[in-house]
Amino acid sequence: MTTAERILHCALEELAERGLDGLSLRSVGTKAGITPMAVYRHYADKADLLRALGEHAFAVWRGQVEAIPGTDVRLWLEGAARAFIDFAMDDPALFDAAFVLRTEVERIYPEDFRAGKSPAVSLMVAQLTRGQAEGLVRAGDPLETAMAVWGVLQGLIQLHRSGRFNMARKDFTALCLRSAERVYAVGT
Amino acid sequence: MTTAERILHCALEELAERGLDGLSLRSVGTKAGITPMAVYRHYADKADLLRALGEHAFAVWRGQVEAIPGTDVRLWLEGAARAFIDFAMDDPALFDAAFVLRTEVERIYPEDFRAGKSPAVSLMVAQLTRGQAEGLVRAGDPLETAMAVWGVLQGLIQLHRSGRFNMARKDFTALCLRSAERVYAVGT
DNA sequence: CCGTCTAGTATACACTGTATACATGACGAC
DNA sequence: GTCGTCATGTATACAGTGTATACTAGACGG
Repeated sequence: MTTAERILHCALEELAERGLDGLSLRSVGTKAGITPMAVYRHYADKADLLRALGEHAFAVWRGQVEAIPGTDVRLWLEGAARAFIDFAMDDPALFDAAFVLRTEVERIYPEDFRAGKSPAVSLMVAQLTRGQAEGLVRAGDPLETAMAVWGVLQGLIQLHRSGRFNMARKDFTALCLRSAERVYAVGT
Repeated sequence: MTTAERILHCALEELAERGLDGLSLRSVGTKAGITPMAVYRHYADKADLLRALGEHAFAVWRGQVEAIPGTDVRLWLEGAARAFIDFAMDDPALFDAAFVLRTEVERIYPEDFRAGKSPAVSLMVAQLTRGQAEGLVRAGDPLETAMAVWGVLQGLIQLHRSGRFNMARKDFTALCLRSAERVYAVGT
C-alpha cells in the first residue's frame, strides 16, 4: 500500500468518525503516521484530497448499483432507490463525498451522462427505457427522468439531514420510494 | 435598529459576499463596528447566529410564496416552483440558511406541517388539494406530495450546485419545472 | 562521487471560534 | 449623592485550522 493510499484510507476513517466538517488534514496526517505537511507530498491541498475521497466514494456507490439484479424493471428501480437511501443513511460522510461535495470530477448533464460516463445513471436509463417498453414507466426522456428520480431522493435525504423528518427510518424510506415512484411510474 | 439587528444585517451581507463557509464571526463583528467578542453579547455562539439567519431567510421565503397570486392552481404551483428555484439561484447563501443549514427551528414532518406551522407548505397543500378537486393533481396525501415536490426541487438544485448541470439557467429552470410537474400533475 | 528527485520534517503565519477577565456607563434603591 | 447591579463592549489568550517556506535524509542514475 503506497503512502497516498494509506492517507486516503485514514481520511476515510476520519470522515466516518468525525464527519465531513470535522475532517482535518492534520488529524489525517497523524493518523497515517506522518507529519501533517507530508500529506501535501501526495495531495496538492485539502480540496485535492476531498476530490480523491469523492472518487473513491463514487466507486463504492457504483459497485452497489451494479450489484442490483436487473431481471425485473420494477424491482431494479426500487432496489436502486433503496440502495441510494441506504448509502446516505449508513455512510453519510461517504455519501457527502460522492454526492454533495464539489469534487470537479462529477459527470455533467447532459453530455457526460449521454456519453455513458456515469455507469450508475446509464444503468438507470437502460432500466427506464425497458420500463417504457413494458408500459411501466412514463413517457419522456429517460435521462431526464433519471435525473428527476435522483433529484427527489437527494432532496428528501437532504431535508432529512437538516432535521425536517421525524420518522422511523423504515417509514422515511417508504416515503422516499413512493416519491420516486411518482416521478417515473405510470399511474393515476 | 438594535445592535443585534445590525449584527444580523451585517451577517447577511457577509453571507452574500463570502458564502456560507466564508462567514466568520470576526468579520461580522468588525463589519458591525464592534469587537468580534461583542457578538457573543447578542448571540450565544456562531450556531445561534446562523439560527437567526435561518429564521430571517425563512421569513423572506415566506413573503415570496405569499406574494404568488392564488387564483389558478396550475399557475400557482408553477409560480411556487419557479420562486423556489429563483430563490436558490439569486440568493444562494440565504437559501442555504433557510433550507440547508440545520437551524433547530425547522418545521418537522409530519406534525408541524399538519399543524400548519409552515405557511409555505400549508399554501402548497391547499393548492394541491384544490388541484385534486379540479382533476389536475394526482391522488395521494397532498402533504406528502408537497414534500416530494419540495424534495425534487431541492435535490436538483443541490446537484446543480455541486456542478452536475451544465445548462443555461433558463433550461435548468425548465427541467426543474418539468420534474416537479411529474411529481404532482396528472398525465401519462 | 555527485547531482537530482522523493518523502518527510520543522517552523511559522494568518485565520478561525471562543473562554476569561476586565472596563464603562445607565439606572434604580437607599 | 452613592452604591450595587446589569448590559454592553473590549483586550487578551488559547487551541485548532490550512498551508507557505525552508530544511533534511535517503535513493538512484550518470
